[in-house]
Amino acid sequence: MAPVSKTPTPRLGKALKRSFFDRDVREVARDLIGATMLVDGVGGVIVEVEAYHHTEPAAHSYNGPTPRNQIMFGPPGFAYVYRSYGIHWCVNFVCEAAGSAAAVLIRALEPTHGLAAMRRRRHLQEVHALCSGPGKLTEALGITIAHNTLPLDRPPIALHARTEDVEVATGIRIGITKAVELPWRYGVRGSKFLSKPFPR
DNA sequence: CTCTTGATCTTCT
DNA sequence: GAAGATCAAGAGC
Repeated sequence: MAPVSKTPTPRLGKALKRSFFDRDVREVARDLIGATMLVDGVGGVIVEVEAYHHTEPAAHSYNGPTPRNQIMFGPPGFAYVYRSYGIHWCVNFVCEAAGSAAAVLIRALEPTHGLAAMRRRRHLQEVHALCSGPGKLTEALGITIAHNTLPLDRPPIALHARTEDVEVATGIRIGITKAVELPWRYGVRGSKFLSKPFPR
């Protein structure tokens, strides 16, 4: 008898076009939950994101363009990668029309593709911890400053829409000290692959 | 389990 | 000079 997978890998949905990102950053953030993100074929299902917009002070774009955040001020559908705490890389998807300087920070994935590569890069075996944070998932997927400004609908990056409905939880964003009250964190409540749980 | 600390890049004061 | 969209390791409970 053929073995039966306990948690079958979801079928990949339609490839997301750049126009997917050309609308309110909070709508994009919500719709990214359950989508699959791959870099050179390695990645998984997005389970946690946060939205940022230049009109609120937690955003990197709040004080206007700098060399680091310049890509945020351009058209939607491109990657914004920045250095976090001098150590890690974090990846965002630029959203809304040029000038909105809005982006979705990818905070956690459920690993589904290229587990061996992720384990090698992370020097870690436990699947739970491979991509359970914004700095962890970039390391697992091999994302660096070299990926800054890359389009999201061309290799090496691939994004696929979710194929089934998911209930999306919201909450306050993690690790910020300004605009802390905005409920712009989105994710799968109860997922074992989050950077932090969503409180009930 | 929680709390503390070091790692050291980019921006802001 | 200080803070920050973080993480891992170690101490203490």
